[in-house]
Amino acid sequence: MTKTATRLRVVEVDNLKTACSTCSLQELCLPAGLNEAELKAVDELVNRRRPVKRSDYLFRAGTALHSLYAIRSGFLKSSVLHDDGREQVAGFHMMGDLMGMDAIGTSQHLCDAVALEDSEVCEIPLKDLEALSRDIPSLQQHFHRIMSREIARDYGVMLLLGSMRAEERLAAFLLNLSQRFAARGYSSLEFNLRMTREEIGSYLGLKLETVSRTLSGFQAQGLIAVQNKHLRILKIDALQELVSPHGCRG
Amino acid sequence: MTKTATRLRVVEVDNLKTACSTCSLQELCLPAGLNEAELKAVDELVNRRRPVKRSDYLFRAGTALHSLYAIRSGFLKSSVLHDDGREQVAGFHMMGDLMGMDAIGTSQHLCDAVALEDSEVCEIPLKDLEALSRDIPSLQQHFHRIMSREIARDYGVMLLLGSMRAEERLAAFLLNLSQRFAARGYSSLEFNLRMTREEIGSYLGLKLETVSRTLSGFQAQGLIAVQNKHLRILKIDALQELVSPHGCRG
DNA sequence: CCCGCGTTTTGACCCAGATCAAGCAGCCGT
DNA sequence: ACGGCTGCTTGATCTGGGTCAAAACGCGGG
Repeated sequence: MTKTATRLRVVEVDNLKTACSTCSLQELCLPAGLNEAELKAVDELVNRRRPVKRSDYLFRAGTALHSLYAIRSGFLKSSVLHDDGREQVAGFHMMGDLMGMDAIGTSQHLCDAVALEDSEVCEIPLKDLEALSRDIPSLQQHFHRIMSREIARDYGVMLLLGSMRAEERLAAFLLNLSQRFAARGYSSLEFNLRMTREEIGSYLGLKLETVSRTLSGFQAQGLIAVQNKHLRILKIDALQELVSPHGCRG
Repeated sequence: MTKTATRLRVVEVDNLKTACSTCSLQELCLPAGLNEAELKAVDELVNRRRPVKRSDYLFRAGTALHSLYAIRSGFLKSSVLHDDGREQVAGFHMMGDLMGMDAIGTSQHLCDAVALEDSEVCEIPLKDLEALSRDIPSLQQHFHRIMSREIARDYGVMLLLGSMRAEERLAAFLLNLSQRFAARGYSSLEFNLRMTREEIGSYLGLKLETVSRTLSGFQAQGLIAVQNKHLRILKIDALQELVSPHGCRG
């Protein structure tokens, strides 16, 4: 195979921390059932780590695609800029998520990716990923599943933006965050919002005042407790109810 | 491998029409630069054609994913159903488009696909596509590009739904249709809307009355001429202007 | 050819969420 | 500790697009 170049790289002590085989994100970002040699190949694929400081760009719209990025820690947003300056937040991304997939089609990033807190990502050269996934079918499938899940997520966002009211949007948003934190071993009922009200609003197609008011409303109804960025979900089933009233769908 | 089964299939005269190597969609759905043997393999991959009559489902949400579908002719919509019955149209699809990619992640379709006019699709078993794309790197890349383009398209829809006003949405929609018809060799300035006002509205996050009124407005301003489903674009640059005012973005 | 139904248009009115405005709280660097 | 700045909350008002209603259109089927 073509990747003998990377074989030259000496395995340093520091790299042990980097290795996918020892990374805590394994089950999120690696396919299961790889053998020794395959694991090693994947480790070599993802061997460049890169810190991204708060409010720094991971990549910018219009720049050439070099790599995809797997988030190791931290929190980022991706956003599309309209010609006249309006910003639309397209997603919030946390550990285990893969970013940059929108750029494969044109080899050029379509959105900006900005860190909302100090973060660390693993750089994955697209060419190498494609080459390796030819040799490891389960890696190939995994990659396809990840892209597909991004498409599915986008459909969900369209549903939200296209046909939900403000309360429903915000409830859906909070529940989504909750689930994702839970999937990563954090509390699903108590967490910090890493983004501003304005960013939430942009993501949900609402103005920041509406986000603020709606959150206050939820608090008044005893559904949540918010103080600044800190959020506690008090009645998760009531939020669920807001999103899909009384379990319809026969 | 399991694909020897398809080898049994006799090449009938009729199949000549089916072959990708002779299909008019080639440049839309095949990577360039395949050799003889590769072309043959791709032909075998896509050898089941399937007609879908107007208002029939190509697939339904919740059903298992078997294949992806390349549209050969006709016009379809995909839509996500909210629990309470609200429908969100996620996209309109025409010849050369690939459908079903949202389902790879879960092996289960997330949206309904309905034909808006009598259509014909090529069935592409996902497992076979994945197997073949391991052998033909340019096919693999092509597939990745197609999935990525779907993600990029979705980001565009989010921008539209999240931060545009009714007029901008409709203008963007018409321009998008125009471009896509042009890319397929049809007139970019005169075409038929295959979908109802309600479906346009669902896609754009508007009510059908608003769609109707906005179209009438465009007509009154001399930007377009609509009569029922038939549409003629009279001032394409004025529509462009509506979407991105006076070419900003230094 | 005519009937009936689904689609489209148009009008009148209403409301959820945008906009405008003011004041407040947390947090940074000095 | 403090000053300045950014983000948040809350109130008052406005409006784009939703809702309700009704009439006209066009098309497929008998």
